[in-house]
Amino acid sequence: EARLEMKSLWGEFNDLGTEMIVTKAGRRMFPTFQVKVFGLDAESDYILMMDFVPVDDKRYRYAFHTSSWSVAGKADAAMPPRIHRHPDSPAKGGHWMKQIVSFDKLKLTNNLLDDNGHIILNSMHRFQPRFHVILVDNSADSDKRAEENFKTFVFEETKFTAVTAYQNHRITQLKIQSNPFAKGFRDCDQDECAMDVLGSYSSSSSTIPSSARPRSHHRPS
Amino acid sequence: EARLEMKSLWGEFNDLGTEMIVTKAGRRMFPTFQVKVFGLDAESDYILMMDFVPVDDKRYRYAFHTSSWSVAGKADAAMPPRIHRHPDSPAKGGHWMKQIVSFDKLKLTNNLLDDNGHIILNSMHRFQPRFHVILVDNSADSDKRAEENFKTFVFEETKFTAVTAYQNHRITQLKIQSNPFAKGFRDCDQDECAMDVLGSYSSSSSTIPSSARPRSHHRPS
DNA sequence: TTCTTGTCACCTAGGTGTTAATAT
DNA sequence: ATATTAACACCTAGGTGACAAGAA
Repeated sequence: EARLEMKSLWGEFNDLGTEMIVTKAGRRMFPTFQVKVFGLDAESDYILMMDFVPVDDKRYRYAFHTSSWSVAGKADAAMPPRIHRHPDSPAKGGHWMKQIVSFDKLKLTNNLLDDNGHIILNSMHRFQPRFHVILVDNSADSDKRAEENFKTFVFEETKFTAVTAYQNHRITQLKIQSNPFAKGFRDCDQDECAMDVLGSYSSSSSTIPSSARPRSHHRPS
Repeated sequence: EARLEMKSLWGEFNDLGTEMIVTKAGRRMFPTFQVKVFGLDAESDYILMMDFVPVDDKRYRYAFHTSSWSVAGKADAAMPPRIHRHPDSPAKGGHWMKQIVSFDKLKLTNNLLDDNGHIILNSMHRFQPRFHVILVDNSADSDKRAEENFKTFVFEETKFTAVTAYQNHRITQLKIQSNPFAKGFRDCDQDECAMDVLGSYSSSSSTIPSSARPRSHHRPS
């Protein structure tokens, strides 16, 4: 009834230990959480939303010399829980099913006082995104069906560690290789410039040959 | 119950004879059609939409030597009529009233075969934008109230001539001065660079002094 | 002639990781 | 030491009128 998009990309990140940046102003997730939904009633209204639950009660630390995460103690005080409602909500089942549902407006922050409605997360803690589909039921006895009208989907491969700066260098490289907005940091020395991981997430059609494009601030010589 | 935003800017354009570009791919309007709505029921659903009706049955021509429009004959065959539904529709009255409703996604085209849902208009013809507010009424006898549930607003100062290229140079200059996206064509020779007409439509905060900014392709020497 | 089309430099708007400085 | 912040160059994505070439 809900299928995660970009599943193989999520899998690549998850194998390395996904990290998501949190900033004061709010940072989007990459990969973006996107799903295809099925089996809704085309004519009924649904609200689609996401939230994030702690994977455990621990705080983590990254050891650069061993390139690995380890437990650094008990979790810090939980952040005020927030829910991200997909901006199209409420909308008919037909609307949700006719195309991929993308949560690309969702942003993560570490700012306790955030008033932009972003998701607040503790840095150096692990989280599991959850996806909820709620049927809007205005009938008198709707409370009787509260259970069946509320469905939650969890995709294990989307769990991640919130960070203020990337820890695992291989995560950084995979982000650079697969996120179109990080194209400026790519190594394009080999011919034809490295394509996006797994084919084409960006519809890039740069006319400029990679050899002609100068690079400056990255890759210290 | 509906107030046109940027009324004075619309007035300036209208005094000169507003022109709107139509292209094959679709072109936004400038000024953007924006309204503030009042008096809706906060809890009811409404659909907001726009359409465009011919001002008359004439085709026009612009005489550059006299800087004036004249009738060039009877109107060409009418374009297939289209309606632009505001993308937030349907939404509660509370949603529509809490902020300015902006039709900035609306695009005008002269392509008869357009399949992007854009508004199709005949170039060199005059049009009057209309704004409609429809109450979503699911009751059994809703047809009895069809009249009162459907309200149309017309703002005379938003009428315009569709063109494929600007005719009146003063329209071009006013567009350049007031549209943030045309900033590259502004004359900024006098000190502090000309501000946007009527104050601040763009929240521009260019740090670069105008004198240091080169201009190349426009203003042939 | 008159009107339309496609390409272009120049913008707005905002999403990237980097880096140096700062905080804890 | 470790973690966070803010400024920055470099991107994507797309909205401007100018201009030259083409069409009617």
